[in-house]
Amino acid sequence: MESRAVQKRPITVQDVAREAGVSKATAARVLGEYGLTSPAVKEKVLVAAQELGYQANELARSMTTGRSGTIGVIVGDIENPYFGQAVRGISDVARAEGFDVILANSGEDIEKERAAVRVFQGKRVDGLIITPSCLTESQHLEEVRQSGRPLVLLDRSIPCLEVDTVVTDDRAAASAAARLLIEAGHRRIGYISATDADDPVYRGPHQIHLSTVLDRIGGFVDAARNAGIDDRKLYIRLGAKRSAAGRKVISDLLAPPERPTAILASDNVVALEVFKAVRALGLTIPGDLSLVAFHDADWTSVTSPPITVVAQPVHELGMESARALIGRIKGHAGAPRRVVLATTLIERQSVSAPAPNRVREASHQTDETSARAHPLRSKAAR
Amino acid sequence: MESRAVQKRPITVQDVAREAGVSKATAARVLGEYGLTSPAVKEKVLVAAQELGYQANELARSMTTGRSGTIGVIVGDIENPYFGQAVRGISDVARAEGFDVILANSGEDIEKERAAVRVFQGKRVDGLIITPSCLTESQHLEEVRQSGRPLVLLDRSIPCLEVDTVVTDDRAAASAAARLLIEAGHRRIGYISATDADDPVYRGPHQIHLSTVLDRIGGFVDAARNAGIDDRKLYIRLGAKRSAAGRKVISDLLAPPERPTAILASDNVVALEVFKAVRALGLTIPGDLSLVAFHDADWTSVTSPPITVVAQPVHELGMESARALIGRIKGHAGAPRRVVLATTLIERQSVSAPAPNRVREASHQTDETSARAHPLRSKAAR
DNA sequence: GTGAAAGCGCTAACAC
DNA sequence: GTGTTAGCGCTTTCAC
Repeated sequence: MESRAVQKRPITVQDVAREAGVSKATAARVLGEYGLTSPAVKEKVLVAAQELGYQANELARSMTTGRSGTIGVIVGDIENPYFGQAVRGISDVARAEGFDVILANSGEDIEKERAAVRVFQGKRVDGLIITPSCLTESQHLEEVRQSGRPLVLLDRSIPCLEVDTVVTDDRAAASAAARLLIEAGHRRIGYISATDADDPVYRGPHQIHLSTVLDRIGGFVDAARNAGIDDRKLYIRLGAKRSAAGRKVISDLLAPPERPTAILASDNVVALEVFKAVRALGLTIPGDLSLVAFHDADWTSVTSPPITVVAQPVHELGMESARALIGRIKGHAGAPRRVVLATTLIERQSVSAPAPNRVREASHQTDETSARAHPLRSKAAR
Repeated sequence: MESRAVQKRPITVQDVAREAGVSKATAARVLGEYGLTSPAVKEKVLVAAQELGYQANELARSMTTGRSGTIGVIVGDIENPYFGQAVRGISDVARAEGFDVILANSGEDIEKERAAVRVFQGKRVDGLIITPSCLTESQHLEEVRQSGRPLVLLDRSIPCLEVDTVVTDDRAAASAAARLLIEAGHRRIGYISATDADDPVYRGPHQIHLSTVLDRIGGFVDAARNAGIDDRKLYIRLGAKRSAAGRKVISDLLAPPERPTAILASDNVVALEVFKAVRALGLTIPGDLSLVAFHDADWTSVTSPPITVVAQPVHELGMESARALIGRIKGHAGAPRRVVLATTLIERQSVSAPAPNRVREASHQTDETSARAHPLRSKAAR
């Protein structure tokens, strides 16, 4: 029955001490690299440890020290390369600073996020980096904060939670993207987000539970207003994630003749689905529909046409968050800091002027759109 | 200076016991859900715990039990969605079985892999799932095995390491892909791998340190042999990863007129770079170059042309590995199992017959290629 | 059923 | 410098 290797009892400090002929405390000092020991003794202990194959029990170690040398990271979607890059950024600086990184995936599910936080707290990580999956349900994070364990929010902020936060300037990014579309001549523009919501058509901020989405819609609407486009004429859709329902949101928006002439997609997955929907409908980009997408994934440069994107400094996002966290772990005090990184608009070939005749052809019930095609008032962008 | 919240000392079993008016042991029994307690006492303790906000110290818990309820996963490249999907698969079954998952990234670096193994061993994870980054340097994994801690290899195998292994049938996949190319009429076919190597041109198995690469090259060469193509006429290149050097490997192969007419790419990143190189050289797919790639990433269906791919059941790969691991953790004995999952060839539009005249034009030194265009013997694929 | 006491492997005080 | 002695918070005998 015993087909597995013998489970030799792990070697402990005690074992090494005995082998080296010193006290447990002395062996512990050299093995744990603290306190003072004479070179001769150190040598003896090290040799003994080597021979016995001693491996420290980190559990016991962090139990007594309270530190674990580990930072916990919780991301929304491990399958999304966006987060993969951020994690790389975190790992790079963490490793350089001597910290290990352990990761958990919330799948954008607040319940799983809570569980992950609990696990990491239980493991006594030295600090946490989290992309919170919900703006409002942050009690568990507030508790982390109160426990004194350093915590930094990555990619998304939670206004009522006073902790270090590292985000990109989503509002400005969305504004710039919308402006690009508007300047190309578009008036019927849409924003499609992957974020969960009760209703696929956007009716107000109460539907949204992610700061990034709020900011982007804000920036998008701002730009439209400044161009004199009525808010109610904007095509804002939610819930366009990787699923049948998500695809339906997109095709429902794009199928009717009175569809928008330009789309801003909240991420790559959405952009991809837009691409597929456009093809399925027999339309073309940018002829029938102009497209700008968030996140400069590798492949966006290789489609036909290549996609104009909002490039986010996601690796830096990760690095900055790790830097902030490690700073706190090392004891930096002071008010919570908020770092906002700028994005870049990379223009490729998925944006052109709208086809004017098409608009007319299809406008049996959208005449007023063109009737409203004059700027109203300019409102300063917040 | 004290700007952070007060670090209240965490509530312990002792605290709860006192509050509930019972002994430490009794409180521990209900809090740890073991042993027997009367309903009345249980209730009292639970209430006290609730009021005090008791959170178990998992460190202490797993120190005494030896179990942590956690499985450690080490992947080669967290930025690669391939691994992201596998991790999802692992997480899904782990969660269902009541295990937490913690993740580390080796970056395909054996040194980082060793460090990650050490961290996880130190944290006393109940088991490990690893995509080993090196076929030969497996001492640290052998040590894990000997320690008796369950270990399963994911995606790649290590022949001399007798542990459960879950992989795809890379040999058959590469063979099938090569055959597709050959049947389309190609004789000058190439395999481009991202794997690290001392020399970008493949000279023999000794250069390779990943079982997948070995298997794929094996299957590729087999198919070629069966079609009567001389091994030495194969264009096999290594080290084509995301870097300047990697890109050079590809363009060096594709630039000269005597380039291959068809390529099998080891993954998406390589396929992407091939795409870019082809475009930069003013060539077209599949007109000038046919392309098949490993991994059915979302975006491969949206390029022009859509890419023919070898689809790997990577989510299942993750699930199977987690199932195997958890089985071992629960005590299943028996010889190491090897599960091999089949792949699917998804034909899209990146493969066509080679342009015959082009071959001739460029064939001042490759005439013999066409001279050999008759099948020799058929050799069973392993 | 419940309580008292003995560890788990390590670090941290405190003597010598 | 080195050894002795307490714990860290929990689980686990073993009595009662």
